[in-house]
Amino acid sequence: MIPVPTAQLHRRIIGWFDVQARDLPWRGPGRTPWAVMVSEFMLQQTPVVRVLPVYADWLDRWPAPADLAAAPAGDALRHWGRLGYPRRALRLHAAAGAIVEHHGGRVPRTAAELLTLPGVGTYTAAAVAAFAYGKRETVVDTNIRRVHARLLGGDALPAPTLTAAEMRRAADLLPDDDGESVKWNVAVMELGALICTARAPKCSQCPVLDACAWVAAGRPEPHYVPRGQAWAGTDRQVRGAMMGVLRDAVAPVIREVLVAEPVDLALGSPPGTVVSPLMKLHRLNASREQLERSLDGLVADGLASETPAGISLPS
DNA sequence: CATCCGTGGAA
DNA sequence: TTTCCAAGGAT
Repeated sequence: MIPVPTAQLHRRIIGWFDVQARDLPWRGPGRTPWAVMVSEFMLQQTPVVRVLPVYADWLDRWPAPADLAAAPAGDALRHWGRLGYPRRALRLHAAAGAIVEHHGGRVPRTAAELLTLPGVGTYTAAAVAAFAYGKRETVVDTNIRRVHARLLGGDALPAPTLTAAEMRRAADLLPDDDGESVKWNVAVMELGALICTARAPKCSQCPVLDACAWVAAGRPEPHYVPRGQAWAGTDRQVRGAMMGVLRDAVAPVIREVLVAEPVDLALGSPPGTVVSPLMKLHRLNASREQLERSLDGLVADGLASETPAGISLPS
């Protein structure tokens, strides 16, 4: 492997980005800080292609923080659609309220201020400060972590959780110039998203292939086995199914309808039997206990609201 | 610090 | 068909 100075890594990866970057709406010249912030919330753990249509609808509907803040939380959840992790919609709605309340309706400019907003952690705070305001921030997401782990660490994948050493390394790599640092952050992120992918990386198209420590080491296997995210039978699956019912409901849903244990339709149901809509939609095989627990969780998290009339999205 | 929190396309 | 995992955050 040929040792490559950091300045040359900057030039080569930014040069690659200038040619190969995707044309994404939140990168356009007309973007507002709010538009950047909305995109960052939606992109948390969610692929770009699924975000695009919801993003366009949201910005059209709520072009400024005050617009979203003036809407009911339930509308935010409803228009979040099937993006997943609906609590993000709730937090973005709450963040809009805080921006109106404490920041004059404008998205804060500093990472420290951004960090105080609900749903904004170290990554999102740095990303908004950098991409919306051009600030020099250490942006570290899963793509950047993977590129650094391979290019500099010689590992197939980064550690399961973000370490202080990784943050230090990322900070050391950051170009001194503000404008260059922003380009570097987004360029490394894009390289991780398009070339240095988790599975089947496209190394032949990599602008820094000859400088990659992982390739030089013969592409060793990961040190650990990523434990898969369980899904079938989990509360998350049940909560998701319930949210799907509530999003589409035109009136409050009676609790009993949501927590009724599924009935095997193939056996035929006695007259008057309550058939859970969850069973119809998802073939869930959940106990009444799990259904109750999941519904109570949704209410506790503010994703659903219960009145004598039934369960609905919050107002 | 490990776990929980949705969803669906691709391998 | 199952498995993997995608611009994280909160607890």
